[in-house]
Amino acid sequence: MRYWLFKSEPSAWSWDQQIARGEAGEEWSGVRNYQARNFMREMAVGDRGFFYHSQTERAVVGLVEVSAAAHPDSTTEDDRWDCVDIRALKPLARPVTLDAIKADPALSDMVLVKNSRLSVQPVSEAEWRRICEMGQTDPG
DNA sequence: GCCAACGTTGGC
DNA sequence: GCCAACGTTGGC
Repeated sequence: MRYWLFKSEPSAWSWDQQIARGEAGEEWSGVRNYQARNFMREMAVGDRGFFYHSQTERAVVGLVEVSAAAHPDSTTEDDRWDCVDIRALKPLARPVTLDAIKADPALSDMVLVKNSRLSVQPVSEAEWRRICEMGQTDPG
């Protein structure tokens, strides 16, 4: 199993909206960046991910699971763009803020820190465990 | 709201 | 194939 991080502006698509989709999950559509798309193509059903709120909140707020492998993005006719589906697993007991992540030496290599603009990114198993721990949440 | 960082586009 | 111009993202 691999681990990922999905970034969203809460004003565009929030964790609450993601939860509301329930087991059915939702297309992670709208990504128009090759690096992010390529990561989604590497994902397998059952992979885990963090749901991160950018902009106003800047915190990891929940855990998600990949519920469908990469397929054409339904929001465009352009066949270059694929996306996966994800479903919410559970919120973090405590959101882990970007400030907290930056302050932790164990997380200094995170893509979130090094390339803040990448909207879909890989997370190492160590990073996964550490952030779940900081969020006082069972890593699953 | 600003601006730095980055990715993409298009002219040459 | 290079690079300047431009658009977008996201932290601050």
